[in-house]
Amino acid sequence: MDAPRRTRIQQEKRELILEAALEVFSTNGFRGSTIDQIAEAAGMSKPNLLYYFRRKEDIHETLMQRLLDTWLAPLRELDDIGDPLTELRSYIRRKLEMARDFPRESRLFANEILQGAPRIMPMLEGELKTLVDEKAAVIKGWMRAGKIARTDPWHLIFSIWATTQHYADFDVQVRAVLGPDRGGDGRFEDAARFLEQLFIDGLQPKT
Amino acid sequence: MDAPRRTRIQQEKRELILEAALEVFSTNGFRGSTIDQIAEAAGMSKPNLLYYFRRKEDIHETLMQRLLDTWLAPLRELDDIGDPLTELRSYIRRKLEMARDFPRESRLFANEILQGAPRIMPMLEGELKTLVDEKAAVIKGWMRAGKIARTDPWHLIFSIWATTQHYADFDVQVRAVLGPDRGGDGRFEDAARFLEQLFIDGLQPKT
DNA sequence: GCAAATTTTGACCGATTGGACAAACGTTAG
DNA sequence: CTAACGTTTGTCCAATCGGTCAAAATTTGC
Repeated sequence: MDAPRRTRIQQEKRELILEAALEVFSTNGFRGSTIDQIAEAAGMSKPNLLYYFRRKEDIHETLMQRLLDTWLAPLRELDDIGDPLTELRSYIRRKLEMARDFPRESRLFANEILQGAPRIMPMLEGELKTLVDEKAAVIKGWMRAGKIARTDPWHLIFSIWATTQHYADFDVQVRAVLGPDRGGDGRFEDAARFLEQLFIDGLQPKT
Repeated sequence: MDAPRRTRIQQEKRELILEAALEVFSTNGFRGSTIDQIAEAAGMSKPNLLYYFRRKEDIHETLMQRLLDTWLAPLRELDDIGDPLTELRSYIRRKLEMARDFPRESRLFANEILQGAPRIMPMLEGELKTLVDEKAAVIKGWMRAGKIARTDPWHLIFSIWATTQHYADFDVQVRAVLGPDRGGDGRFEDAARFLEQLFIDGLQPKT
């Protein structure tokens, strides 16, 4: 599909730029970020950066394309034939781990959605909707089979997204509220325990 | 505290500007918004706008100060002496209503936090933390009294924030995924039913 | 009706923006 | 060594940015 990247240097430098751009875009948004900022973060001059990516939008687009694949991977893994509560538990855990390990990616995505998703709207209405509808059907099947409590699968997925991504997107607020004691590295384990109780206990099938 | 706003015109025009700025800031963020955009949205020239607010930051600051009061009002109303589950239910309902009725305010706040809360950090560590700690203590009291199930009050509050504000901040994604049928005006009632089941059923005291 | 105060505007400023370009520099294959 | 190719940089550009200012237009107090 893509023309092959020729030299080893191009591979490395493009990677370096994308890493720097992730940092800058995720904290300032697209319009709020400048090529100069990204170039400086990547340790190169602006014209040099523009040698690898012709336009600012190209960097953002490349970053977004890569992000979307890995971002939806956890939901894709939600398996029809697994044990329902185990599947949901590990989905929640995986999503929370992504919020912990890839907060910049989460914020990049949040920024894009907040601004009305101008660049990824087709993907939301296409690929994402298809995937969610498919997994909602799986969850509905579990409910019909009496394996988990009946509820709205779509809003269940939204809630899992919201609660887990909250720890990346609103990290500064979470840390400010928890304070230096409770807001340290342990906050993700506390969150994991809480979310498991909230969702898994709540989804225990009613006899 | 403030010097009194003199004329009727100043009152009206300042209000007009703040309304326009809310629209612009909430979708583009602070750095991504321009004075020209706000002026155009307010139907006046840039120098005219700058006659009412000397700097771009002044607009944002005024907007943010107003927001914070009303934004925390629902949590303030959480009453120690009320019935615990009723109190929490109406807190969730109120927060969801705010996401429905004031999505721009929610996005303005989200934008600020996403960018590291550079302008409201003291408020987060001060006023907000105090309020949350206070209400967390109230909730803990309910748990000790056996009125609701035991869990982490801070993360419970985070989850309520995350799930309700999600319907404002990620509105375009929610609507894209739900599609034209389920994504209409009824989505907030569906969300309300789901969240009540998730939180209130989940907090039912264990005998 | 008129003077004083307030409001609005057009023109302008220096700084920053995204991006172009050719020249200089480095690397590598023969 | 050298020619071809890949990389880097300094300089420059038009557009846009936040903000100023004096003059013009309007409103207000008497």
